Amino acid sequence: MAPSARLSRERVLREAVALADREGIEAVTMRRLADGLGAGAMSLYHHVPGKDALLDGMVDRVFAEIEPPSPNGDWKAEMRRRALSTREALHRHPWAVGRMESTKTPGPADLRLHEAVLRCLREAGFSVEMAVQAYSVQDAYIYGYALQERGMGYATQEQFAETASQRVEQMDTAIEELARAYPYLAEVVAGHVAQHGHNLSEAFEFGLDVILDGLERLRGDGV
Amino acid sequence: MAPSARLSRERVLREAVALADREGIEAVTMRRLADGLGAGAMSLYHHVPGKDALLDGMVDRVFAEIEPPSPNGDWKAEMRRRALSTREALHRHPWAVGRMESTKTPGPADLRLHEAVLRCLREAGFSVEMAVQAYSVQDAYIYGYALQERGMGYATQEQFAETASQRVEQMDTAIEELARAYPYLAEVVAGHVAQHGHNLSEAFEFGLDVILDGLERLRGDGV
DNA sequence: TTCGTACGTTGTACGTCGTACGGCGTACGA
DNA sequence: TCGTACGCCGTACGACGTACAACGTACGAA
Repeated sequence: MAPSARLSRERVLREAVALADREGIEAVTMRRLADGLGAGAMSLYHHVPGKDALLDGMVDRVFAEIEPPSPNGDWKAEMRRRALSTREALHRHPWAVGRMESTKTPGPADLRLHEAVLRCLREAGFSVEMAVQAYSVQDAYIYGYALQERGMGYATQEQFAETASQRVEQMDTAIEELARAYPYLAEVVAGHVAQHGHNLSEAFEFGLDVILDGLERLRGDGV
Repeated sequence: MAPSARLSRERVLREAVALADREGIEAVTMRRLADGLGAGAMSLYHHVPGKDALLDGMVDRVFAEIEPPSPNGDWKAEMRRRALSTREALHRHPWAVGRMESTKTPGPADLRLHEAVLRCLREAGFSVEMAVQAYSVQDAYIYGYALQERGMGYATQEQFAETASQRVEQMDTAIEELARAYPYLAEVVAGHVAQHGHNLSEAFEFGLDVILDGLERLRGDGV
């Protein structure tokens, strides 16, 4: 609407990311985005080839926010930092979660990060094959965890409990029969989650360390 | 088009899944789906509340294809089977990947599976907290891995290599300077992947075992 | 100063989407 | 036989991505 200066790819992408953060990815519409830039919808096409390329550009800006690991220093600590940094970036930009691992048209920031991670692992003594595996395991976990977090809407799993009860209820099962039909689910829902709310950062680091420790044991092995 | 019998929720969902498998999730349109059923678009609304509910129903059909773990038998073997079964289901229905871990409105098959997994873990000696953690770690990995696989388009990473080169090229960097700018990436791309093509099933099981073994060590511990 | 050219911008328009609404036929209990 | 309820669908509306052609304006050459 208001801030009409000269358009540019930079400005378009920045505004698009901000809009997606504010109102979700489905709010990022060519018309809507152009409005926010004080421009007409078609003007965007002179700075971005189309909607798909716009999304790609947005994703690469998220990649650029991720702290790459340094080749000097303990590989495990570096990988840990990279993982936490990635989670934080995905936390700031949840709309990016399903889009970052699509290897088609990787942006420059994506490439730089890949390079840094591979270098860190190789210099720590992993073979090429093992480095690829180690990278894949970590990323699968990180992005998968982010997927779960996004699905939970950043609340604890209390909402899940609520919805689950409702769901079970409308399956013409009484609410206290939840415990009869799904006793273990009920145990988790009632006992664990509702109380101390399942700290998400801790849970993430727990799984991360399981993986990192597992990889440590395999470093330098045959495989 | 052709097969016009009586419509039903069952038939609608089955056709929707088949259509998504055949031509991708973006082909699943109310009109397109109705055509395939030999019906008009608006007829679907008498068997499904709307597009969102349709997607939810499709996802729960995928959940129903996953083999739940049995409470009898080695927990690790059961979890392993469950994980492989999940990967296979996601492989058959790649469009489901980003949608299955959304805890909003879980379907009956989703609930049954959750129950079975939690039961298996609890009876193997995991505390409630540890069972939740263990579940979370596994699912994050499984879904994250599926995400990566989907992004690769089920080819090997050769395509990535190709696209990466192109990308680097159009960043006004000569093609053989790829190795200069991203030596470790080039090492992977040229050396490892192109040759024996990075067997995806093996890679999945590798990471899975890293996690499962890590969890084994933690079973029954304090935490 | 004038003018040709190139480029950023935009209004309009087309085809597609999800779906609200109201009318249509038909099967079935009274 | 007929009223009613329900499965079905044609039409229409607003929003989407974007092709296209017209418009303004900045700027180097004359």
